[in-house]
Amino acid sequence: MSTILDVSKAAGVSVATVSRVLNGKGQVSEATARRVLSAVEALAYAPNVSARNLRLNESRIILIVAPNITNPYYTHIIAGIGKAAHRMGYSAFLCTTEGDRAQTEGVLGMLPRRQADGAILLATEREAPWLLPYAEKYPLVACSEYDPALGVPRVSIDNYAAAREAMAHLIWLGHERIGLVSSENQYISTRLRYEGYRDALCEAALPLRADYVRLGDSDYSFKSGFDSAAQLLSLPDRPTALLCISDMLALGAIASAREMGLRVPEDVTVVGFDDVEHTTMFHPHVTTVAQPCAGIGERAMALLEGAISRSGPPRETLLPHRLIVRESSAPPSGSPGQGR
Amino acid sequence: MSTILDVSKAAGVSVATVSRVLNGKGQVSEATARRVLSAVEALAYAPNVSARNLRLNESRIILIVAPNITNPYYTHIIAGIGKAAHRMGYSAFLCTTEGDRAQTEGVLGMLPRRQADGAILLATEREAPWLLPYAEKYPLVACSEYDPALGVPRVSIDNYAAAREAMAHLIWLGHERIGLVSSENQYISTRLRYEGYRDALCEAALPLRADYVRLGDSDYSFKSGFDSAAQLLSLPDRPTALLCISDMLALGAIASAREMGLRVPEDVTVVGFDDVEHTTMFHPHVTTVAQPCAGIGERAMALLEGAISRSGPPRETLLPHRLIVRESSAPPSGSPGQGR
DNA sequence: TAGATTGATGTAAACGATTACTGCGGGTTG
DNA sequence: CAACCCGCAGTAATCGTTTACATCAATCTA
Repeated sequence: MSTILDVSKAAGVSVATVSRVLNGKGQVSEATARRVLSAVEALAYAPNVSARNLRLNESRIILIVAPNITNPYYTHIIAGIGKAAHRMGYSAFLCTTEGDRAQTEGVLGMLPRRQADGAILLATEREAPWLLPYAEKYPLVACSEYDPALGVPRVSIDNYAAAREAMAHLIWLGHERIGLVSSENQYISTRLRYEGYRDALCEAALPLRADYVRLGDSDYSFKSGFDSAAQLLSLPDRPTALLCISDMLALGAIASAREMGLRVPEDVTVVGFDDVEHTTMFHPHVTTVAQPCAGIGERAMALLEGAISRSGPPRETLLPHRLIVRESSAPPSGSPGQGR
Repeated sequence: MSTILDVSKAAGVSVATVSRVLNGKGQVSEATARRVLSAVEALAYAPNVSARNLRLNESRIILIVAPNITNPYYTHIIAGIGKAAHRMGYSAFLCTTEGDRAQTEGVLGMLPRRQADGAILLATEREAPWLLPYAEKYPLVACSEYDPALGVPRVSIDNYAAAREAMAHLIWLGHERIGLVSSENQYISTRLRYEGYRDALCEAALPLRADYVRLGDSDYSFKSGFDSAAQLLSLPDRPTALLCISDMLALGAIASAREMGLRVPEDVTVVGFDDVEHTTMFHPHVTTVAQPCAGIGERAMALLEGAISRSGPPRETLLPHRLIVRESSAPPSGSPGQGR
């Protein structure tokens, strides 16, 4: 393994000159630069990153802290972050935590050890005061979910508006008994979507019924959606539409309805959130609120870069969502229907 | 940010002693150790990893080089690697390459720069001579796919035997016209599964028909399975069964059959590979060859650890697969049927 | 009691890069 | 012609660890 000293000897110059050539800083004559470059080539020299990092006190690595990578929603955001990071000369270190605090802290330990310059948190809970010490000392960005009290830059869609929009669609179709397939997790999006659901009902003068709201497992699993829908659809006056706060839940809900002999959308309308690929794999294709995942990821990285180098004031960014009407939503049966 | 020197001063000892306490090497009296530890606590000291890496000439980081993280097959292997890596005191750096050679080389560049100690390659092509220089210089392990000429440790299932087993199932059910939904990629598993398909047909005295074999896109996309199946199922004497070399392809094939008005398994049997979650999300649940993904990942990490520290001879490991018969396979219609 | 052993600790030299200084020729300027 | 500037390149300090070696006191051995 050759070092910068080997290169300098081979090129007949000092290490300073080699460094200058390689980093394009300072003045170096063209002839010298050529000699250095060919020595680098000949020795297959690659700079030792540890040494550089030690000297510069940076790592050019950013952390992506995600609960898992099985939900395609996360993977798309991660892809967006990775792309932007690469463009900015950073490497992205992906860590999965299973939503576990200890694991998250383990990962964030890379920050004080100067193993990473900053972190993007993909799913922090609505109240996570234990993150405060990190938020105060290191560049952090919250992606999709956040704790408002943390005061870190964040990027997400307008979850309240998105939920209201999805509800507007259902109400416009003529649905009056609308169930909410949610989760017992502590994400702020869950809360905001609930509020959107509640306020939309209220504004349409429809009752908010506690038995129409189900909180499944804390992750957005297919099974959770399946079970919640099973419960809701076996109510005596079952909902004619289900608003699911994630596509995975919606898919589970559809499977569940099927299992109960109900047709989607003829007997039950199902609407999801996120627009992951699976929504169009099987019929009925799922009506859903699309999130610009890649864009969210890229923006998060941009915010982090800002926090690392300029450390301006934390900024909140809202990206646009979009309701995509597909096959799983229709007017309730027996209604005149307002078409689709 | 405090350093080991700060700690040593606070504890009234030398840096050597602090280091010894922290690494548990050498002799240190209990009393001194306590003083050091409380100083560490008080200063919230965390060792600078760059400095340590520079000194020790290692990074305790391993690379996971995967084409993408959207296929759950990969994510499960990755999870297995991550788990084992953590247990061994390594961090796993996940990189996606989209199967692109330039991107892969970009990632592997972390090896000469001493940014990583070794790499696990998740999907190398059957012939990848350009990897040889890396294989010669750095600890590499091939996972699932490999180039036999590279001479690196590898772990996978016995793809040939697995394909034959799936075929045996189909033939036993009574199928005589069996199509292969494959991919034009250059993975060795694709080749081996094809050979298993071919030899099984041959042994059962069934013809090997070129028009029954379709190579879709180089990735295992849903769409690719959809299109391939559409082609196969519109042949005049269409296959009664489709062997798909990935579950995603199988799901696409099932969707495609449905679209054509064919019932699965009554009109067409479909068998997949991998056993990803999606196989049981919708009916018919997919008959598939399960791979021990997490186990493959863990074993890969174990092999890599061996290559990094002991550098013994490269070893090949085969892990057991298992055929899981579900709803998507049945005897061909019009056959007496041998049950399931 | 001299010499050897052992335990506990300190000193200082690496590891490989970056970069603030410094030095040196040669051209410009008043 | 002296003073200055500028382009180019070298010297050496520095980043924070680890660890071989040195030191020294206390204990043991013959």
